[in-house]
Amino acid sequence: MSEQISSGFLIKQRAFLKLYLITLIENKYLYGLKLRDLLKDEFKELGFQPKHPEIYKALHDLMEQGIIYQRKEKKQGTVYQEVVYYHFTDEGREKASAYKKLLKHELDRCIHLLQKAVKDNFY
Amino acid sequence: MSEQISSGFLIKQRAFLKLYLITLIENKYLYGLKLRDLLKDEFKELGFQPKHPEIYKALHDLMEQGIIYQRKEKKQGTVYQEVVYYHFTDEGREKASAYKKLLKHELDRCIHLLQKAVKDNFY
DNA sequence: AGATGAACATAGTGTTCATTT
DNA sequence: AAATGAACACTATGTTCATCT
Repeated sequence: MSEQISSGFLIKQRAFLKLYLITLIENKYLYGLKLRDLLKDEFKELGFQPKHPEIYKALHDLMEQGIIYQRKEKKQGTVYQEVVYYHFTDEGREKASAYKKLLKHELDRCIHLLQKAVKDNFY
Repeated sequence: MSEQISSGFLIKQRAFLKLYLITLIENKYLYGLKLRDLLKDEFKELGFQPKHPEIYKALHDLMEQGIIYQRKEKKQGTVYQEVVYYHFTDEGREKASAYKKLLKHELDRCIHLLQKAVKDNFY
């Protein structure tokens, strides 16, 4: 059912993106492609360019987990167009914070793994 | 042809293992399954349990890159059995060190990516 | 053209199987 | 049984396509 965060090696891109999307939905009002644009820009210097289907799949995962839901709304700006914005469900914030806690441990584990590799192979 | 180290997100397990295998071949005299045992043990606490086919594929990659070659030798110990040990080719050490330099940058990039995620989502 | 999403293709890795010693 | 490796299967992700505004 619910996807894996990792398989013991490093965190999966999907989980990584879900973490960011939760934080972005908490703090910004953006629809799918704009979320991708923001993330692309954010990671540009680190060479990571998330693709739009991954963003959508991550958002759909968060919906399946009952954390967010989507609402079609008029695009903010000049042209009339309906786009999909995301909002937390009633229990969404709580679930999100549980997920984030999980991810925090996972990120720490991954950082340790990589730092260990630097230590073991270069010093 | 030669495999990718990453796709812009995190380093691939294969590349990660190749780095370790180079270092192990530099410093120890072990055949395939023993290399896996050692790595399994090394990463046990971090929840990473590399599987034997991945180890073999990583070793085969290093051979295709002309860094190492294999030599069947009698297993060190009591029972007579031929196992496969790995040695650096003539240009192997140089190539290995070039590969390691590459991987060092990749590891650093990945660490930054993960540390950024911690910063962006938890502080 | 921009936005959403599905469909399809590929790649990376894991599980199982075959062979030999 | 231990060791090596191939074959096969599955999952994660990327590329392309379809639809709608």
